[in-house]
Amino acid sequence: MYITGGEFDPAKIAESGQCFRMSQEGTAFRVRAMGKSVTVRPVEGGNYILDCPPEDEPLWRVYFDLDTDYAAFAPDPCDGYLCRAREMARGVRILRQEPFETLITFILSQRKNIPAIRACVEKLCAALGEDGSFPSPESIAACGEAELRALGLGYRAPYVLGTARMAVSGELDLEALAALDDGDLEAALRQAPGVGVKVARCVMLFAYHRLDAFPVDVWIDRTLRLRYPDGFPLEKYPGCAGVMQQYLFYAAKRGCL
DNA sequence: GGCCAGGGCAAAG
DNA sequence: CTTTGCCATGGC
Repeated sequence: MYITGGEFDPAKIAESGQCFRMSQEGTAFRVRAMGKSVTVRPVEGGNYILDCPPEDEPLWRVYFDLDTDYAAFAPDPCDGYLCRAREMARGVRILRQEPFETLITFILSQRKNIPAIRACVEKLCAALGEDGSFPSPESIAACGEAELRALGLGYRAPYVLGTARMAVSGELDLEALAALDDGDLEAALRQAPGVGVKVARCVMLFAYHRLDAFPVDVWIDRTLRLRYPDGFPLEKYPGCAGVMQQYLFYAAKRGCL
């Protein structure tokens, strides 16, 4: 499958901090998700080819959100900083990741940097996943807390365990949550242990594709205090505030505060 | 060794 | 409603 570059840049997506299982292999990138794998390799003219079985193409098209026009997500021209951040982050898209993986991953992301999250997720997959894929709710729920602590989860172990058990019991029906509006979805996710406002909004944005969700982590908080002391103008970006958040996050991580 | 990392939680003000 | 201390672990 051929993908036009510009508004699609796998290198930027890989370092955007929304996914943690996208690895660079030479000039190409490999993504594992949905129990499958795909390779994205650059071709002439800044464009890309997705290497996968033809029957999987629709799946990856959805995963990379390729049918959404990101050029339409334009910042207010008067906001010079946001415009610069957007140019810097051009090519980042909001992925449609699996809810369970996203939920667990962002629970264990708390007080970790991105390389540490990657390492932790890989460890979890190697220990509990089938054939290197992300572990099922059942395989995590079957663990003891000590077993998860041994994987380096630290104090997050009981959170991950409790959340997996809620998913298995049906107390937290991640499929059914897709029908809820943003407010109810956030509240439902927060019923899980280790899930506060920030993690809930990351899951809303990166799994349920709620583009209005605006997670505030330490980097965004820094940006807001420095650049938006009166608060970020969410009202200017109905339906895409989360995309702007991702641009701000990318710029901040690149040292552009 | 000190500091920080895509925070959550319970207790206290 | 907002603040505070604590929670494990690893990298720099």
